[in-house]
Amino acid sequence: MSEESLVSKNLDKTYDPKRVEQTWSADHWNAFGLYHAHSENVLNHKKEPYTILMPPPNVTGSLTIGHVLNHTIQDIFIRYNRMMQKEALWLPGTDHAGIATQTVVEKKLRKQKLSRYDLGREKFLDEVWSWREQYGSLILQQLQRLGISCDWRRNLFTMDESASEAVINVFVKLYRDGLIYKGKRIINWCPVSHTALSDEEVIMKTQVDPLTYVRYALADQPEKYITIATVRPETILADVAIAVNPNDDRYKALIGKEAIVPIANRRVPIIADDYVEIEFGTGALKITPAHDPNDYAVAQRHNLPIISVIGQSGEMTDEFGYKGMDRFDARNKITDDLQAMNAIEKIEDYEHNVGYSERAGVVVEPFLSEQWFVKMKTLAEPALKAVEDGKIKFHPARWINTYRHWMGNIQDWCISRQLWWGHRIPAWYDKDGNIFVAHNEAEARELACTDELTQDNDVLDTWFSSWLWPMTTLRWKGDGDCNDDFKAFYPTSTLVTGPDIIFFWVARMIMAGLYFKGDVPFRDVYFTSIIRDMKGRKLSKSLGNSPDPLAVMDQYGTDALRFTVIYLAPLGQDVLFGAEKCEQGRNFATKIWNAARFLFMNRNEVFADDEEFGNMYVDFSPEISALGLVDRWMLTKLNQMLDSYHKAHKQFRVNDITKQLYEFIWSDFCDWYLELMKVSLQNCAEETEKKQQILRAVQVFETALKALHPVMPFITEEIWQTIVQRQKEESISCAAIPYSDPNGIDENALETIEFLKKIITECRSVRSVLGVPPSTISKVRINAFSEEKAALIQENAIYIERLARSEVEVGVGMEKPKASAGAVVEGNEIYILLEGLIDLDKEKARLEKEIQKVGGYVKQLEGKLGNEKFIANAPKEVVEGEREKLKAARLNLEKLTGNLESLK
RNA sequence: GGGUGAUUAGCUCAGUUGGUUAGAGCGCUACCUUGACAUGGUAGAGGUCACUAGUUCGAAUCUAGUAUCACCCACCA
Repeated sequence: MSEESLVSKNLDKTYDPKRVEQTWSADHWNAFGLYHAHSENVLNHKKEPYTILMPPPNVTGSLTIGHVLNHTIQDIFIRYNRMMQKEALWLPGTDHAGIATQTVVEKKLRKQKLSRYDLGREKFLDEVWSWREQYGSLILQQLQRLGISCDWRRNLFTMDESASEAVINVFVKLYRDGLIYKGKRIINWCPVSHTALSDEEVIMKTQVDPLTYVRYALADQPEKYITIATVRPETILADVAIAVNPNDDRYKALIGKEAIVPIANRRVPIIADDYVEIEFGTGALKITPAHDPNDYAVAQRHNLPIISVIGQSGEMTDEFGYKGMDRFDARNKITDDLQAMNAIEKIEDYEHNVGYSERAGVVVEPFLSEQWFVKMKTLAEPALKAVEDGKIKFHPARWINTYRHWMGNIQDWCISRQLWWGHRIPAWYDKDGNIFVAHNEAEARELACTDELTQDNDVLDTWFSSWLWPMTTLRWKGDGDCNDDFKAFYPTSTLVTGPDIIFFWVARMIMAGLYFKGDVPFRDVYFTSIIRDMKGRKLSKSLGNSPDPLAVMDQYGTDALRFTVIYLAPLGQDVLFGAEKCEQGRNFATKIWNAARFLFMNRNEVFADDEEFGNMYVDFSPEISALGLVDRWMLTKLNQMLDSYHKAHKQFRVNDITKQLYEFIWSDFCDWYLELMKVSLQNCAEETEKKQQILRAVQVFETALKALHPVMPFITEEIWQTIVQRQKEESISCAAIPYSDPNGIDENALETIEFLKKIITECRSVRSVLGVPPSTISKVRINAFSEEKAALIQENAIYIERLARSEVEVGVGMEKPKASAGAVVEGNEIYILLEGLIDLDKEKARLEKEIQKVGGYVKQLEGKLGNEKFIANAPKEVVEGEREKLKAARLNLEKLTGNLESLK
């Protein structure tokens, strides 16, 4: 054995995930540019492209199990396709996360008793940039520990120059195309962040609030009144009308009259509008256009004035004595005051939905203001069509419904934010308030024919840059030019993301891709599972039920975490996750490690040195027909596994992939193949035969490792590197995973080994049930069903003898020994001779149980085959199959019964 | 109010086009430190596939309905 053999150095030790991860870290491979993609290879038609966009992680957050799942899936896709010899490109990046980042920095300032206004725009932005410098890449570093294989050279930040340029160009184009406009609207206002929000940034929560019935006296008959119901009594001060349904007989007489708003003592008209539901509440509705979008619409129709009583921080701004109070305090106070003046009829509990700001978690205030909007109808239509026509496929497909529904009811998108951190809106105003949208101030000046311009103070919604992500990551700048990367890698292949951002992001990227480049941004969208805790609750910081992935990686290993998360995540279902589940992944890794140790231990025994092995290994490619039975069986199993494996990949059934590999490696390879091999190795007289067996085993193992590599990159790399000496820059991550080879399938061998396995299992079972100690070697006599079977069993008796700890005697027409336990496998009777060891009652009980089981099965089959309709209607193969089954079962039953009889 | 999904072993979940004696992991029971592995091996116990009807020769699988749970969407104050 050569001194520097990696095998003896590494596989001698027990499995240590940390050491393995450090050896094959991202840093190691980055040095060789292993994950760099090259557009030339695609443009020269050398390789097919495969591109994935990383959904930019939130820079203000830290790594969660959700990230682990999402990025492991992406890494599996990209590694698989890289190994299938495509030009694989995974584009990483981060976005500036407008509100989230600004909030974090403002919070930090507040600790120093400063606000952003104290600093001013420029200094504040400096603060944010330096915060980002310090913390912005933290999450990417954490992701790197997962072993993800991105092309880090192409890392992009949404505020990088090229991306910013694209944002501005896109804004100007949409404005000039008439798809962006500025308008006065009721928008969702966050009283904490002091900014407008899009509809998607508002979370609706169901809650119970008091519904207050308030009396409004009629102006001409103060003793009479009209009662309205409201959950927001504080907005009474801003009432400008009472509305009733024109067809409501109760109120017809009042239409056109006036009522008096309590406290405000304002006379307001009673108007008729279809919008009012007769059935609901009292059928009369107060109209508060400044604080409710529906009321605003009513006010527009009826030319009503607009009165505002709530300010930007949610404080009252009225002239009736509540000024400066918080809106909720004012609500209570006004309720009390109304009560005192006997203006309240009753108060009921009322369950309704209230909008909360996604980031700040406070109740959103409907707020009348001037904002910028994108007209969505034009953009939505082709985007909907692309998905319905299958140009973009959703996995699972049911998300199309959700997508369709949203696209069909789409509202204009409010894109202006009253923040500082973000892309500033490229609009300038002259003294008279005329708007000039331009790529830069110089252009605006030209358009305006004046130098006295002020730029819009607002910035754009973060998603206004995110929706360009498929293009900006390829350094598209929003103009007509396309660079080589763009030509080679757009459209991208697969988007992996959570279904929670289907509207925020997925839908909008599709719109942008189609509108600006005339092509879809990606072909497939894989919606990941949502991770929950073991009780089914969402993971959240406040519940403290979110395991820290870094701690899990420390405890169980990264491969274990990756494997487990994928193993648990079927397509489109929620996943209940607890860190302890990673035991399964860790055990699997350990199993693989030990299998490798076993192989290399034998290798080192049989081969002179690494070199001899390496030379033989490279040239070793025997035909299946030249192999022994066990190897033919193994090869067949391997090819069957590869077949399902590639199919699972095609269908995006990621957890199927892990299940295939797990079963193959653990059950087929370790439990049976290696055990069988131990026997045949020991039985081999010739050295060359031994060598070939080991070469064969290593080859199968290597293929399995390659197939497993996308899921467990570290351990597979480590073992692969030790199989034969590799070059420094060589990696399993670029090795080719073979397709299933139809010539590598031998049904006969499959059948034979499965038959032998059954005999072995049956022997073990009998021994175990009868309490035969493992140390005892039992004598087994097999009365074979045919000469052919007898020969087969005789030929492979050695396996039965070793694996079932038995001595085998086989023939046709063998008699049942008196003191023996009996079992039947496919008509072959197995007698285990245990003179003096048999407990007659135990054996009887065992046989009776067995007979009952088989008897039930026979009955079931007889019933089926006795049904004429079944014979007439079922396909011939099925009927034939059932007949075979019955025949075999009857034979078994008969022989078992015979056995039982002989005991009596 | 509309939509989507779930319901299979004690627990967590697989089960692809209807034809299996319904599977896995964990847990449980018994035995085993046998030369890769006790983070292991062997054997075993454990299920009316939520319920009800229907389609079919045949249903965990298809259809309809019911129940429970979860999520998403929606401007009845």
